[in-house]
Amino acid sequence: MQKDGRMQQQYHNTFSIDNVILGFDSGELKVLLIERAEETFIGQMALPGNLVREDENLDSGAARILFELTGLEESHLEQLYTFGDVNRHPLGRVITVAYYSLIRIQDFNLIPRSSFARKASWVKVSEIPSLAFDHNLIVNKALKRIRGKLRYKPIGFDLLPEKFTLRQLQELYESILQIPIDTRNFRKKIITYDFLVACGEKQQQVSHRAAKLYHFDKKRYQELEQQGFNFDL
Amino acid sequence: MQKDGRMQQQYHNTFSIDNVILGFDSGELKVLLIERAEETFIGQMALPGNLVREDENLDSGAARILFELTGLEESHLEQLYTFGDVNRHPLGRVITVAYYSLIRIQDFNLIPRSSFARKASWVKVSEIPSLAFDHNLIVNKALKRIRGKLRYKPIGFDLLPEKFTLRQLQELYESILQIPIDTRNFRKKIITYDFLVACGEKQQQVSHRAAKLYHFDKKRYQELEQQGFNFDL
DNA sequence: GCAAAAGTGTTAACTTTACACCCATGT
DNA sequence: ACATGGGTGTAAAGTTAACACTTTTGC
Repeated sequence: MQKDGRMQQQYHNTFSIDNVILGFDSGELKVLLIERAEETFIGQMALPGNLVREDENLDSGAARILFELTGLEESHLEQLYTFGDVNRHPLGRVITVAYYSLIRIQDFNLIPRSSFARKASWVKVSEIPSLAFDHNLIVNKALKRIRGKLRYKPIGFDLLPEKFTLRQLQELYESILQIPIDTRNFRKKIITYDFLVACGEKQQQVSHRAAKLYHFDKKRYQELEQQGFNFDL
Repeated sequence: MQKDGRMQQQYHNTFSIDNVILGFDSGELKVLLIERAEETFIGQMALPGNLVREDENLDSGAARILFELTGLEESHLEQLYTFGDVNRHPLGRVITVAYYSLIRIQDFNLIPRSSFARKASWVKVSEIPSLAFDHNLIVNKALKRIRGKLRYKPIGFDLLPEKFTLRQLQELYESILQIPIDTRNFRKKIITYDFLVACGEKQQQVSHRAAKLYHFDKKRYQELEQQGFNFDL
C-alpha cells in the first residue's frame, strides 16, 4: 500500500458508511447500486456510501445516504456489519460500517438529490456484477442476513406496498428464500397469526378474479410479540 | 464537548475495539470486566478494549484483547455491533467496534499479560454495575445476541468444558435463557440430533451416581448443517 | 440404608404437511 | 364460454409437551 502525505492525512483513520438498499419488484429482490464517479474504481458499480460526518451518528449517516438517493425517510434501516480489513481500501485504512435498508420500491421514483444519484440503478440480486472494494462481500452479508431474518421477523412487509395480496406476500417469500410454499398452508398460517387486516378493498385492473388487499398491523404485531409470540414462517 | 488541539489530534476519527468476554461458571453466565486505570472514568468498571492498530484487522484486534487478558487463542469470537454516537466518548469522536467471545472459563487462570489484566474480574451478568462510556449498552446487546443465537446455533458448547454432562448442558440453557426445561425431553432431543458423542468416561469425585461425559462433534454438526439440518432447542 | 443425582418411555395435544376443486372476473 | 388466478378443508404424519419411577454411587 502506497501512502503519500496527502493520502495519509485524508485516509488515515477514516470511517465510511455503505448502505445496501434493497427493494422487491417484479417478483425479484433488487439492490440499488451506483456507478462510481470518483477516482478509485471509477466507472465500476458500487454500494452508495459516504464518509461519516463529524457531527452525525452512524444511523443518521446511513439514513442520509438513503435519503439523498431516494428521498425516502423512515424506512427500515439496520446496521449490518463493520468491514475493516487493513487492505480493503487501496488508498489507506478505511473502516466502513455497513447498513441495509428495506424499501417499498413502488413508493417513489429515483430522483437525483445528490451528484451520484444520476447513476443509480436497481440490479437483481441474482445478477450482481463485480463491485468496487469489498462491496460484493457486503452485499452477500446483507442477503444472508435478510434471508435469515425473514423467517423469524416480519420484515417482508417493509418490501411490499402498504396494501398487498396474500399471493404477493407468498411470492416474496418464495423468491427471496428460494423455496416453494403451499398456498393453502401459507394462508392458513399467516391469517391465524392475526396481524394482517383486510382493507376491504380489492385489486384493480386485473383480468381475473381480483384478490383482497391486506395490510400489516404493526401495532398488533408488537402486542403479540410482547405476549411472547414468535413470528415463524 | 471540549476539544483542545491535543485531544483533537488524539481522538478525532479514532476507532477502538471492545470485547464482551463471556464465560459460564457455577451455573451462571459471567462477563470479564476491567477496572479502568486511565483518565476517563478512572476506577470504574469497563469492557476490555483498545484502539485499533494501523496494521491490524478488526478481528485480529479483538483476538489480541482476548489474548492479552486470558492467554486464550482460537476462541469463539464474533463481531457484535458498532457503536458510534457522536457523544459516546467524552473526549471526542471514538467509534467502537464491539465483539463478543465465548470461552471455557475453566480452561485457564487469569494471568496478567498486559497492564490492565491485574484488575480484571468475572462479574455475573445479573449483577453488572454501572460501566464506563456506553458499555452497559454494549453488554446488553451482547446478551441479547447470544440469548437469541443459543436457540438456533450450537454455541453453548463453546462455554462448557470439552467434556460435559447432559445436565450441565441443560443447566446452561436454563440459566442463560431463564426458562425451565424438561430433562427427559431435552435429552431425547439433543441425543437424536446425533452430534454429541459419549466419551466413554464418567464424572469423577461426585458423591452420587456419576454421569456420562459427552463431547460436541463439530465436524458431524457441520455435515448435518450442510444437509439442511437446523439446530433448534 | 439413605441421600443425591442419573437415567429412562408412553401418551395426549398440537403442528405441519400433503393434496384438488369450485369461484369470481375480464375478455 | 373460457382463461386466469382467487380462495378454501380435511386427514395423516410428525413433533412437542407432560409426567414418575428405578438405578447407581458415595457416605
